[in-house]
This record gives sequence, C-alpha cells and structure tokens, in this order.
Amino acid sequence: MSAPASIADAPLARATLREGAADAMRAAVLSGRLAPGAPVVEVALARALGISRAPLREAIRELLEEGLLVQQRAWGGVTVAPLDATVARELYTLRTTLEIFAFECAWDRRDAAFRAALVHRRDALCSAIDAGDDEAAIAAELALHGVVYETASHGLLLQAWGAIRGRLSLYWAAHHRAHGRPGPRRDAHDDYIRHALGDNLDAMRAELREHMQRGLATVLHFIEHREKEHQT
Amino acid sequence: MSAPASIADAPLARATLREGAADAMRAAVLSGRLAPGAPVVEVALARALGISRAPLREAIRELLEEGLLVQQRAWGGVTVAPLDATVARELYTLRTTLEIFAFECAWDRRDAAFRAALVHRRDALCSAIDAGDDEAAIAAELALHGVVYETASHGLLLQAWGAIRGRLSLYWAAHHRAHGRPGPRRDAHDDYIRHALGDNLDAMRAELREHMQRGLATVLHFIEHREKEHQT
DNA sequence: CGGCTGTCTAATGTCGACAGACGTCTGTCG
DNA sequence: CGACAGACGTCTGTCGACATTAGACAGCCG
Repeated sequence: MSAPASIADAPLARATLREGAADAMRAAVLSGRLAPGAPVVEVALARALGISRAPLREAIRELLEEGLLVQQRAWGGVTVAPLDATVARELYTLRTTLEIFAFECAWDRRDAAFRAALVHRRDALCSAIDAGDDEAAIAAELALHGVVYETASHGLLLQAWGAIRGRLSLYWAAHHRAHGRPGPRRDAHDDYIRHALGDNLDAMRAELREHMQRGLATVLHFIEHREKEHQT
Repeated sequence: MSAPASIADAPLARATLREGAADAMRAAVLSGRLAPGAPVVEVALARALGISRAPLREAIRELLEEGLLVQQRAWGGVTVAPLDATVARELYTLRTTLEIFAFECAWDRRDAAFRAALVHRRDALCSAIDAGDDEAAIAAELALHGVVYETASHGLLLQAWGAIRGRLSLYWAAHHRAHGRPGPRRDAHDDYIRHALGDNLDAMRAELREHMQRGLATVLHFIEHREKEHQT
C-alpha cells in the first residue's frame, strides 16, 4: 500500500480520462508527490485517481515516452525517472543544438508578435520569481524559451522540444524543491532576450551556449551535492 | 554465474503482445498494406492480429508517438500518416542538424569498431540494392546512418533519431513502392563514408548538408509528382 | 550449513463487454 | 428544393475480471 493521500487535486477535468490521468501524473511527478525513483503501481494509482487501469496504463505509456517515467523490463514495474548527471548533460547539449537550430529557423520570422511574446513571458517569469512560486517560475521559464520554438514554425522541432521540456521540468522541480530559493535569478534571461531581439545571429548562438552551460553547471552541482547527501 | 555460453542471443524476440502488435503494425505501414491516409480501426485490426483491443491500443499509442499514425481529435479515429511535403522538409532539416550534432559528439570517439561498422553496413546496403530488395535497402540505409548516432553515445540523441527514423522509413517506403527501382544509388554514400572516415569535420558537415538536400529533393519530387497523379 | 527447488503473493499483461460520442442517413419542415 | 432535427449505426473510451509473470519465502537435499 503506497497510495499517497492526494495524487489528484481536481477530479480530472480533461476530455478523456487518459489525458486527465496524464496531466495529474505529470503534476504529481513535478511537484514531488511522486519522488524520483519511486515505484509507480497501477492499481494503487488507479484507485487514487478514481479511474480504471486501462486509461491509466495509456497515460503511463505517455509519460514513459516523455521520459518522466522509466521501465526496465517487461514485467519489471515502472518507476519515476531518477535524477542522473549523464541524462542532465545530454539534456543540455541536445537542447543547445535544438535551440540554436530554432533560432536559425525563426530568425527571419521574428515579428512584432514574437517580440511581444518574448517580453511578456519574461515579465511573467519575473513575477513568478518575485512571488516565490517555484512551480509557476518553472512553467514561465519553459514558456519563455518556447517562444522561439513556436516561432520557428517547425512541427518536428516543436515535438523534440516537448520531449526535452518534460525532462527539464523534472530536474528543475527537484532542484527548486531541494533548495529553498536558488531558482533562476531575476536577470538570468536579460542577455538572452537582448540578443534574441538583436540582429546578430552569431552572438545569439554564443549566448545560447553560455546560457546552457550555466544552466547545466547549476543542475550538475545540485545532482552531485544531492548524491553525496543521499549516501550518508 | 553458471549461464551457458549463449542459449539466446536476444531476449526471445517478443515478450508482450503490445510489442508484437507494434512491430506488426510498423511492418504493415511500411510495406504499404496500410496505405498512407488509410483509417485504422481497432476492432478490425485486433481481430486480424488475433489479439484483444487493450494491447493493440497501446501499440497504436506507440506508433502515434513515432509519427507513423496520426489522430486529429479525441474520438476522431486514427489514420496512417499521410505523405506531406512540409513534414518531409521538416524531417530533413531537423535531421541535418541532428546528424551534424551526432558527428560532433562522435568525432573523437571514432575507433576501429566505428570504421568497421560503417564499412560493413555500407556493404550490406549495396547487397540489398543489388538484390533488389527495397525493404532491406531502406533498413540498411537507416542502419548505416545509425552508426554515428550509436557512436555518439548520447541517449537522448538516439531517441530523437528514432523518432525521425520511423517517419523517414514511411516516406522512403512509399517512394520505393511507387517507382520500381529509383532507390538509393549504389554509390550515393561513398562521399558520406569517405568524409566520415576522414579528418575534416567541416567537410563532413558540408557533405551532410548536401547529402540531405539531395535526399529531400528526391522525396519532394516524388510527393509532388504523386499529388499531381492523385488528383486525376 | 549452503544452495537449490517448489510454492505463494503481488503486480503486470490481457481479455470480453458496456457506455458514450461522432458521422450519416432519413424524414420533415420552411 | 434545400436545410435542419432526430434516430441509427459504428467506433472509441472505459471498466471489471482473468491469466501470466517475477520476486520472496520457506522447505528439502547435498
């Protein structure tokens, strides 16, 4: 019996139960109610969500594809994806490549809407940080970076970004949960936005590489520190 | 550890019906038995495969993620992904970026095994072409390009390549099916391999861009030609 | 006493059936 | 004659139950 008290806050407001269950599980994983490495038992979760196992299983498949859950063998049982330094490195290196590509695609498509979205979401991010709302800050930062991917107008790229975004949330959420307030600094995206609005694509590329490197360093530091503590 | 030398090389092919169904559906889509745009009805397929709808539905979700199937709305029904020029363009542009990144990751990891795999799979590709086996030729060409992704030792990149590979197969298979023999020319990968074995990463990048551009042009020509015929 | 084997349990994989939703066809009304 | 409303059929989404499997525990033999 490992059914936590409240996996579902609201009674699955989505159209199909599968979507609702997937959303609820995403929220549960990102909020830490389902901790990294914890086992995911179908019957317990289904009972907690008040649904049958069939739609829950499909939702689990969905999160497996997104990388938030992992499964070793066929009957091996599903667990929440553990934090791993190698995966974090892959996340940021691939993300660097993809986001540079996104800017290359979007560069000549940057219009007023692009600039407005960029500024608007930067403000939203700052507000979330000021309010001390970690979860909102993560969503806001992902939304900010999402502007380029949306502007690139490249369906496959958008999908690839989605695959990365989920995993990224997992690491950031764990990070925010661990420390009290070492989230993204309020001015961490000033250069990013300045270059994104500017006219020098090469400078943007360089800024992206640095931005990602800083982010990766933070995450890696957190993971290693965490492992050390966890071994005691 | 008293495990005999090797009773089973692979873990007994297919364990669950879901995996088997997914393989069968992939084969059906790529072989054209399920034509692009054709509706995928669960009950009929389940009966044809001799399984229940539950594992089939999960297999369908799997192919949806891979892009071989598409679904519009919730109850809208699933169809085989139609051929589309925009998607083809996205496929090749993103693939160019990813494969360049793969070579950057793998460049300093190229060893004897890498070179051997490259040459070996090139030979396999040539054999398949000479034998006139389209399906084998497609698999061989994908395997050839897979060498870099495997050598890069980058899990996320490998997964992204998998997402592209499936869609690529779809387009190539349709192409091969339409024309009798206009598959990859026997010498189409000579430059690719030469540069991959060489010492000039920039030359490799340029070769990749050209290689992809040629491939995209072929696919686009086929799609447009097909649409024109289809309208008559 | 140690290793192997048989059993037992919990969880996953699979099945057949039911309920709801969407498209279509028909009948009627304007 | 065209357009809208309602009934019908088909298919998807969901459910509860059954079958199968992997791991844990206890018992037996060497």
